[in-house]
Amino acid sequence: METRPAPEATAEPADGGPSALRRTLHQRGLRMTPQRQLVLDAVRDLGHATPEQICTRVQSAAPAVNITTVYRTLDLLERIGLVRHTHLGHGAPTYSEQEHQHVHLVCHSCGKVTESPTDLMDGLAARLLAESDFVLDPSHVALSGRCRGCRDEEEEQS
Amino acid sequence: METRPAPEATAEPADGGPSALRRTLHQRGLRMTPQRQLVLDAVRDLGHATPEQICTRVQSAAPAVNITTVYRTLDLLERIGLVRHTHLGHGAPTYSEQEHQHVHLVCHSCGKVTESPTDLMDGLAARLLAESDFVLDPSHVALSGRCRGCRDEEEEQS
DNA sequence: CTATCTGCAAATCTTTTGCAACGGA
DNA sequence: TCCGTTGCAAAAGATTTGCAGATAG
Repeated sequence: METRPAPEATAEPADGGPSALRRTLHQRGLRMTPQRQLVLDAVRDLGHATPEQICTRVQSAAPAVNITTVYRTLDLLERIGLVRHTHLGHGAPTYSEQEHQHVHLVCHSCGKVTESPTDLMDGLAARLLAESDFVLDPSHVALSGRCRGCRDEEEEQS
Repeated sequence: METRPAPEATAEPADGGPSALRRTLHQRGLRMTPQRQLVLDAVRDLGHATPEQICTRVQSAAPAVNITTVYRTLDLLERIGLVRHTHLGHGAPTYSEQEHQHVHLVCHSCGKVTESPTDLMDGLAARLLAESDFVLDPSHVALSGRCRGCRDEEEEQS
C-alpha cells in the first residue's frame, strides 16, 4: 500500500472535478468537508477497494480520520451517486467510481481481480432480457472463475 | 419463512440419497451425525439460503443444534463437495447443492432470486476464455439487475 | 449562530475458536 | 475405547449507533 499524497491525474472525469463534489453536496443541502474529499479521492485512486483499504489510504493523508467516517461517507457518496459498490465474491464489498463501468473477473484461486469492458455482457444481457425479462446491471457483481496463471499452474502439476 | 417438516421429494439426486452422505463421510474418515444430515437436508430443501436461514430450518426439527455447528457443517459439506456457496450480492453467502448448477439472477430492487440454466453463460464463457484467458465458473456468483415486476412498477410511476 | 459532521466509545451482528463433554464406529 | 463432533461461551472482525464537541455555511 503506497503512501504518496494522492495524485489527481485521473481524479476529474468529464462531469466533475474536485469542486464538483462541493456542488453536488450543496445541491442536496449537505456540507463539503475535507474528509469527504479524501474519501472520494481514495476511491478514485484505488479503483476498487474495501472500506478498510480506503480508510488506510485516507489516514495516510489525514491520520485523525476515523473509520466510522469512512463508512458513513461511502454510504453518502453512494446515495448521491458518486460511487458504487460491487460484491467481489468474498466478504467485503468494494467501492469504485460510479463512472467506472466495468465487469469484474475474480479468480477464486489467487484472488486477482481483472476488469473487462461491460460490452462483454451485451449478448448475455440481451438473452436475459428476452428469456427472463431481467435487466442486467453488468458492473454490480463480479464473475468468478480461474485466471490464466492459476490454470497454468494447475496443468503443470498434472 | 415456512416451518413445515422438510419434504424430501427432491432430496435424492441421482448420485446419492440419505445414506450417500454416510458413505461420503466414511470415505474420508469422517463421521455421520444427525446434525450433518439435517444441515444437508436443509440446504437441499431451501435451495439457496444463508447460514442463519439454514440454522433456523435445522432448529425447527432439532432445537438444540447450535449455529456454530451449522457453520462448521456447511464448511465441511463444501470441502467434501456436497454443497457450494454463492455470493448473491448482499452480505451473506448462500449455500446450495453442488449439483444444482444454475446462474442466480438477483433483483437489487426487490431482492428476488431467480435461477437460470448455466448454458445462458456459454457464449460469455467462450468470449472470456478467448479474450481474457479466464475460465468462468458460472454458478458461483450472481448476476445483478432488475426483474420484470420491478421494471413494470417503475414504468407505471413515470 | 445553527444544523450538519466528526471522532470516540460502545453496541450489534456475523463468523470463528477453545475446550470439556458427548457419542459414533 | 478412541477420536471426531458438538454445544457453550468467549473471541474476533466488520459495521452501526449514540452522543458531545467541532465546524461549514
